[in-house]
Amino acid sequence: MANIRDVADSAGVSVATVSRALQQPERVSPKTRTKVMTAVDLVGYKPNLMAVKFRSGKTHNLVVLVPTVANVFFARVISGMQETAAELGYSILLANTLGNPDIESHYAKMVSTSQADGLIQLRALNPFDNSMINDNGLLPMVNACEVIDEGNYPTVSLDNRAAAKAMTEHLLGLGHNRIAMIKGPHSSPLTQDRLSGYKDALNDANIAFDEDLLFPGDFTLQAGYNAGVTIAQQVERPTAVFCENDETAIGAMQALKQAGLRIPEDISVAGFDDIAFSAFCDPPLTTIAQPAEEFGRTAVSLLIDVINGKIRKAPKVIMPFELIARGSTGPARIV
Amino acid sequence: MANIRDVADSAGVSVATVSRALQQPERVSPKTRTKVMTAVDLVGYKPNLMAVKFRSGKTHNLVVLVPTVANVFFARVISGMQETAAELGYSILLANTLGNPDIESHYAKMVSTSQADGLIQLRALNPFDNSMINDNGLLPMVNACEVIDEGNYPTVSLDNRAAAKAMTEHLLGLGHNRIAMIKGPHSSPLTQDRLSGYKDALNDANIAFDEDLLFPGDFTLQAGYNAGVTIAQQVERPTAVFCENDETAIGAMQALKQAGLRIPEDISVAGFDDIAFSAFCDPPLTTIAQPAEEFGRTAVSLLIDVINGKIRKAPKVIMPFELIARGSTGPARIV
DNA sequence: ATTTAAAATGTAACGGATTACATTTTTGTC
DNA sequence: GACAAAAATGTAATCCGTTACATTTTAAAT
Repeated sequence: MANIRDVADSAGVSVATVSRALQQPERVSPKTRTKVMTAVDLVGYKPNLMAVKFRSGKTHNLVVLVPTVANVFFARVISGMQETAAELGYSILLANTLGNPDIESHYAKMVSTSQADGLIQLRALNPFDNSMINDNGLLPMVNACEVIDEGNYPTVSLDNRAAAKAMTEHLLGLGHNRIAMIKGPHSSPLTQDRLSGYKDALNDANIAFDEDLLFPGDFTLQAGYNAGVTIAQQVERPTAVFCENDETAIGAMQALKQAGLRIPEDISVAGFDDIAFSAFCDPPLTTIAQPAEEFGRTAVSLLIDVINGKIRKAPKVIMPFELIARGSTGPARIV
Repeated sequence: MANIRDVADSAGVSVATVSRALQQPERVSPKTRTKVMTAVDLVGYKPNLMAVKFRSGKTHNLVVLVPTVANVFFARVISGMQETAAELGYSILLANTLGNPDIESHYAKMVSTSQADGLIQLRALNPFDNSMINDNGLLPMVNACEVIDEGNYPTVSLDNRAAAKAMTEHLLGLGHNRIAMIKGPHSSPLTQDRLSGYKDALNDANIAFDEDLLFPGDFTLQAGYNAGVTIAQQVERPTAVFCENDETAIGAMQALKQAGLRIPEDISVAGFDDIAFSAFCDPPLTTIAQPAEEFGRTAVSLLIDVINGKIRKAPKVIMPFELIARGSTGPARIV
């Protein structure tokens, strides 16, 4: 591969002049500029950007830790990240962690080993161990989507508690008073917040919280299906099911329908996220829409501000949500 | 940030010794090794891997061009790529191209500018322009999933023609002889191959190909829905619809059901890809299962072989498919 | 034509780890 | 204890752009 010295030789100028001709064309005479450009073409010069990044100490890479890219919601977030990153001249190093702390830590180390300038977590779990922390004791990091409050890092999140409360109120408003909830994994901060919102709504409506109406899940179709099977068999069957994400809801609907229940006549189902499939299920799913792409865009933009030292106090950005009422929820059946 | 010289000073040895102590511990005396390790901890040394990559000329980065990460099938492929890449010490730079040639070319240039060692395309479109080609005239590249035959690059693909033929035969076997097809975009090689397979099967069954049974699509739910609306209104309505992917099929099913048609009693629907949602729609979708994760794993492993010069002739790997018959296809209705 | 300021260009150091080659130290043998 | 061989360590070049600083050339003003 031709390097800048080959160009300099070919053009009969110094390497400094070549560099200037390429980076700040106004700093060299038009004649020289032409000579250099010709030489660049002649020798087939392509700058070694690895050298540039090494010398500048800026990699313009951002690591994104995502539990699984196979999650449709995360895919939308990542798409938004890509967009803003590309605009601002950054690349995304995508790390599919599968929730595995070893993989997480492996990728997080890319920051401390100068392979990336910063990090975005889509699911904020335990704080990282010291080996990933840099000198100032603070990693250039942004948490998106699922947040731990205590952190000193900028976050982009939804008011999950308020959203869950809104959805629960929607169901209460339809006359439901036995509302099941299919949860996410216990470790997820999301689950805590959404459960709190659910309880808030029940409380406001003077309905006692019933632990037996909670069903385990893990954000997958299969888990939703399994929970749906269980719910269909309940003696005192709930008249509505609030699921922590749309995949869970779609899986649950499948099980409920197979058990012979009509949605929403016999049982209402609500989801969370508004993934594309939700508008195309049968019946279309009532859900909470999140601005997923905007999450990604904001997270990247915040992170780049952090990297450039433009941020003093870690901002906590709360994104808006919207309740989308579709056909999967309806008036409670009068028993 | 502490560098290797700080460690050397702190340990009272030369930088070469520090490097050896870390890279080839058996080459230094146990005493020195201990001294060095202590110094590493003391000064908080983290090797600058950007420097290593710069010097070695190996970035251990792989660029993956994907039209959209929001496509569930691609998400599975990417997941497989991640896995193998991580195992072999490589990172994935994900590029969401949105089919935009400018974005494609921008990311492809990361290889020629030494920011990545190789490239995987998940949708093989036009050949790249010369600016991306390196000295040997051949970019370290692998095509996965959607292939142009003519290329001199290794490819990992499915025998789409055979798979489409198999699905068409499945429908013919159920007594359908008016089988609609919802296609992908015309530019996609996939579309060509799958259409050919469809025609092959019709031909073998002595059924004339009818241009009017082809409906446009673009692999999205919405396009499937739109086509479904059109199909439901046909005077001589087809008794089966073969969709080029599962998203299209799910969208189409929604439209057909809304038009009052029962699936599969009034009309059968088949998809392609076997995404997770397909097992959970109503009715569950008959489709072609592709080993998506394996696609990704194989593509990465091939690419790394190419990078290491372990491949002389570009291999063309054909992955197996499987027809999964579920509830969305059934015997043709006797009219 | 002379002086001065401005523009253009050149020289060389720099970033951080690796490694060929040189040098020193240790080990082993007679 | 002397010497050779092996092991350990050190010195310095290298990868390739960028840029501070030095030098030369050009332009402008008198």
